[in-house]
Amino acid sequence: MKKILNKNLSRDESTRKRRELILETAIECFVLKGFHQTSIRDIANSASISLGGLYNHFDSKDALISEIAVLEAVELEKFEMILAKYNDPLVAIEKFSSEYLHYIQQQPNATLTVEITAEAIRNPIIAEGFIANRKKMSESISSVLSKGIELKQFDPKMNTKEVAELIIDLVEGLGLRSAFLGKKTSKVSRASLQYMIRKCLSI
Amino acid sequence: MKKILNKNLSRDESTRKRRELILETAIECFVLKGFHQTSIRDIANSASISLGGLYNHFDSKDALISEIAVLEAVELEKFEMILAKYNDPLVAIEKFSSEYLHYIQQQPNATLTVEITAEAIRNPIIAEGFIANRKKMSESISSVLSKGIELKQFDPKMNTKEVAELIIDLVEGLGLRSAFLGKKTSKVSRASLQYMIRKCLSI
DNA sequence: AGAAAATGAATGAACGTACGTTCGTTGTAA
DNA sequence: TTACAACGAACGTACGTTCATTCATTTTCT
Repeated sequence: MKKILNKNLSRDESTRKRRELILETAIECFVLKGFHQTSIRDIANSASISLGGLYNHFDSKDALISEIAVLEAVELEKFEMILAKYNDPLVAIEKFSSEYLHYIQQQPNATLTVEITAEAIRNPIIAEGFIANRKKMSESISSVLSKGIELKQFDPKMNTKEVAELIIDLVEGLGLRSAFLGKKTSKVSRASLQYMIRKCLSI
Repeated sequence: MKKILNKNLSRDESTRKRRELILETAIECFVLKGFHQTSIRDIANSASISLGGLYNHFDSKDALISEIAVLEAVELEKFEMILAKYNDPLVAIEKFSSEYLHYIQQQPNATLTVEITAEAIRNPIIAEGFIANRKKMSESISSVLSKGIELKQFDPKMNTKEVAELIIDLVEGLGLRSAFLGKKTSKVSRASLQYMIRKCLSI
């Protein structure tokens, strides 16, 4: 017989909520100031929790950073779904690239991506998740490209693995660039991206 | 234990040399540990100069970082030269991309690029140089593309400005990626890059 | 059921360290 | 004599983390 006679939430639930709040707040701080310019005190204050209290939820600052990096990597999994959702290879590639572009061009996502990339250079744990996810994404694209070749829609001379990576580079490059300049991508930019992708895939 | 300075050098010269040594050492430290994880003491020790002595050459840590960012931006100017050196537009683009790739795939350059990018998000002075240089580079490429179109070698339907940016994205993406994985770019990767560029330019 | 015990989240003072920067001094080239 | 690079101790601050303590909730025992 479980009594939930507290203010709506059980202890477990409220702890989980608290933890999540800290994570979200930490992301905000990190986007605003960067990993190493953000102090634990910054996060604790922003999340309205005490300094010591934060350590009940996370072992260390590094643990917090790592968890956020993993969280961000998980975010990217949804773009693989998109690739599988469309039967036509060209449509799949174009949907993927426009969706991924939309994601990465948003300033918080772009900032966090750069921040995590810089961190991954020195932190193997972060690098691991980073590389693994990138690999999954490029493999998904690669298999769509192979399918397109089989269907005689794409140029059979391409190396699907390499071209898959290069397509990701294109989208990320455009997205990060426009986030960096503080603008959304223009219609012209998006059209040029699609032009370039379509052109290099075509027979 | 006093440092014996080179007696063949005038004071001005030896001061200039000293300053340069600090800059080079600082770059090494920053590549190794990152801007914000590197302390002034790290740099001073590595450069074998005292803490106070370093401040005779640089006003602050930020000034040091800024100067290095500018130095790195200047490095990129040589790639514009390459574009002007070749009459054939396609050759120019391909030479540029292979040279720039060779540069950016080297681990120190790649690391510093990412580090500076992350810094530029919050430091307007760094962002300024970063953006200005990128603009110059893409304008150089763009004009080569225009020339190629005039000569009926390239597809006139492309937006030269946008495609120029995307070409840089491709090269940087591949270069950073392989530096990040700790390998040099493979022949296959480089071939795919050239394949992709040539294909999307062709009529 | 209620009393007692255990659990663990919240707190902020405290600790030790490391940081960027300043400063008075010293030695040497101009 | 002057000017200035080199020096390292010293300063004030800020950091990540620990700790004893408090208190509300949950579990165990009667």
